[in-house]
Amino acid sequence: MQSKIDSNDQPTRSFIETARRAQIIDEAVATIAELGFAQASLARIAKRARISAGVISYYFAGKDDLIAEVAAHVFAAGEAWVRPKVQQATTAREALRVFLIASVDYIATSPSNVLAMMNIVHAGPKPDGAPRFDPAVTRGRSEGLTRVLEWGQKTGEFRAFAVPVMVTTVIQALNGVTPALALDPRLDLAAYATELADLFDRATRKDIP
Amino acid sequence: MQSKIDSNDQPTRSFIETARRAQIIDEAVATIAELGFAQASLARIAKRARISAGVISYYFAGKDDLIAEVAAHVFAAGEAWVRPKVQQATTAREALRVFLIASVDYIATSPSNVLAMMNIVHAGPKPDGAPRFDPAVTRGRSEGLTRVLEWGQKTGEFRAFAVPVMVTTVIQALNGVTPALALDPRLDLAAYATELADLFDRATRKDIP
Amino acid sequence: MQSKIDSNDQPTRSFIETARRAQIIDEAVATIAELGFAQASLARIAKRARISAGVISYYFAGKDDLIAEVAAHVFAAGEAWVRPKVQQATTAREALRVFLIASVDYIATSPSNVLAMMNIVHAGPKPDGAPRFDPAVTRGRSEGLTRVLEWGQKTGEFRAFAVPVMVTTVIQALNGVTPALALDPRLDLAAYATELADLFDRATRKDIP
Amino acid sequence: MQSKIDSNDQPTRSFIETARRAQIIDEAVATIAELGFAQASLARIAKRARISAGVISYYFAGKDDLIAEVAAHVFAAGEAWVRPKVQQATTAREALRVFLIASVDYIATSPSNVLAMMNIVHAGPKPDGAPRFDPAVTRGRSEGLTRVLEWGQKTGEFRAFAVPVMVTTVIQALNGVTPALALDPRLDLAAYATELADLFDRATRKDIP
DNA sequence: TATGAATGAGTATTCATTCAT
DNA sequence: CATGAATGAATACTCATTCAT
Repeated sequence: MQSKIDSNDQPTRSFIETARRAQIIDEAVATIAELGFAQASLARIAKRARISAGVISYYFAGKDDLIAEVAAHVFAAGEAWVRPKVQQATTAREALRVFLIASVDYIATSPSNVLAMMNIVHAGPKPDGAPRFDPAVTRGRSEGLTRVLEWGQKTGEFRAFAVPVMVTTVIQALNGVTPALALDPRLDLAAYATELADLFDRATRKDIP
Repeated sequence: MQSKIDSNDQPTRSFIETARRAQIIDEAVATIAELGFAQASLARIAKRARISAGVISYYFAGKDDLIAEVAAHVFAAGEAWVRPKVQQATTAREALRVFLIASVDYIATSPSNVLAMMNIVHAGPKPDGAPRFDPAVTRGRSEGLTRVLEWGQKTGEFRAFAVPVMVTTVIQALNGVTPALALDPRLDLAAYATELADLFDRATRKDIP
Repeated sequence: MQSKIDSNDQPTRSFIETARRAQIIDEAVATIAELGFAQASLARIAKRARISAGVISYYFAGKDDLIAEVAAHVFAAGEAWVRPKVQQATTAREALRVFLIASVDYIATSPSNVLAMMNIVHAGPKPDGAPRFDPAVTRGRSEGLTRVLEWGQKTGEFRAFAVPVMVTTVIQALNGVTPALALDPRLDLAAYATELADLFDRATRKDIP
Repeated sequence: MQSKIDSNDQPTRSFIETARRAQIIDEAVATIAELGFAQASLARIAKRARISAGVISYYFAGKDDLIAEVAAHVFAAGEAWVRPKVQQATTAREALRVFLIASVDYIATSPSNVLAMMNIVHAGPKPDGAPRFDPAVTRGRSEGLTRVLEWGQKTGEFRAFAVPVMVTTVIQALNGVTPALALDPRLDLAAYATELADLFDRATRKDIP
């Protein structure tokens, strides 16, 4: 048989297979972050990984599959970083602040992950119109943020804004950090984070009488 | 003659040449908006325009030139829509609100333009690292917004936030509208606009004592 | 009708037509000499002549026709320069010397003509295998030289070498001047000419007893 | 992997890689010799070799690289044929004669090699003005011949001609053989060679008192 | 006469993918 | 398991030529 894939739905993966896939995903992330999505051909990823390009086709059903897995990986890493911190918050206001600061912190910690993630998202759908990755992997973040905002509205901490608009705006605000950092690598991300936290604190909270 | 281009700097353009260029730019905008930047090959743009692919090479120095012109075109159209409205504002607070509402209004009016614009921006630099379009064409918007924000801080309408962060966040908020609209084409953009206006009004204004 | 050509064999040319053809041939010569044959597209020739490319197709049956005419023109110019000088010689030995010196002199006088000529010759046959120009235009030179050499052998001035080999070698020697000049533009052509004259004088003449 | 090339300077080539490169170079030589340089597109070379055009891009960095290698190959083959024979000569006069006869002999042996070589040389520089191959590969022949001529002048075998002119003329004389052979395939090359040898023997040697 | 618009074939090159080894 | 050879489609671009104006 030529390939591990396309035969079964429950991929009982061997140790070496798991390791290889992880390695390839890491190199793909690095390549996409460094050169951009369009320049990240399988050949280029393989060269960086010092393996043959055939190996990627061996462990992944194709480029689309690899990209989908990369997307899932980087989104999961982001959530794993942010979510537990947010869940410790005791008020919605604090949760929103923690969400913003932890998110910016993640950018500072894993800029390649975030850059690759954004490059994939911005690359748009596949030539045939299908999405590059399961939309569920991005939905987690929106839904978590939605819950926080609705929570604050219910407790009266937040005013009666339209939640979806606020969600989009917050996420977009975070999406703006990476390009800003690329433009000026000496950007003070901690300060940036508190600015964003203040901004959205004011934007969401109920007016003080 | 083989090509209109690369010979002289004073492009004395005939009527038909101007029309053709405009047509090609329009078709390029539509193609990029519809299929995404990566799928917008010259062949595809030409097919949509029902012309031979050579025609594009005839009127533009190359694909890079075409894309740069497309970018300049869509940015200029956006500025032409928004700027005069903003300039009529008599207070910074009003100017910021007008900026947001007019910008969303432009998206509602010319969604293809905006989508193409974003697709080009998100496509990242060219393989050789050079930008796809003169960065000056995007700077206009940022600088106009910067002036509004600094104006409001000087008059005391706005609090002492970090202007660059606010600029980035406002623009990113607007950049978030188009994908949201793509996700749900029945989105009420007018309501979206006032939500954004309220959001950034609260985020910027000085606290009432 | 679209074109002057392909209708009759006796081209009764108007004054303006003659002038246009001459102009285009001159510009073609200059372009080929300057950029090389492969780079001398009709577009490039037309641009240099500040005319539309269509004009060339109007006055010539096609690129092949233009090139053939260019070849005929430059060869004729060379012969017109050299032949009368050679014909005044009273001995074969003198004729050979004059042939060489006049030929080098022609290179010094009209380097573009010679360069274009050589570029066309070296470009090889057309894609379909047909020659780029009527071989008769080059034959003139060989035959003239052949007559000189046979004359000298008959008079006893020259030894009994194989005439065709000597013809080829003399012409090749002259063909070598232009590249040498291109390599070192300060080359002393007069000295070069007398060197060649001496060389072939010794190579041809009958041994002194 | 996409390509063998552009990654490392130490080309540790596998057996099959070496073979393929040699095959492609051979086919390129044949194509250039048969159809001329301008007609020798990668597609045509590939078709003759009965391989996909992509294979050439796989083994060579590009067409320029292939052509440069072809040039290096054919020049090296020529030198390998001629040089050892010349080095056995004990007098300059004999060396010159051997050089000429061996060179013509090489043409008789590998006419395709020589034809391809000349076609490449005559194709002129690349469109951007850069040479098609490392000039060092042709310099060898000139320098070898120069040494022979200077040697003969020092020993008194040769008269005081201008060495560079003689070098150019000798090489051009040899360059004239291939077209002459093309014109008349039944040409007696052995006779041609001795004619040339006699010619340049007389042209170079010191006068007998 | 002359222009310039337009075409369609041809160029080199890159790419994801397959498959024998 | 992994390699590297090979394919064929797709890319942007150039060219000679045609033709309506």
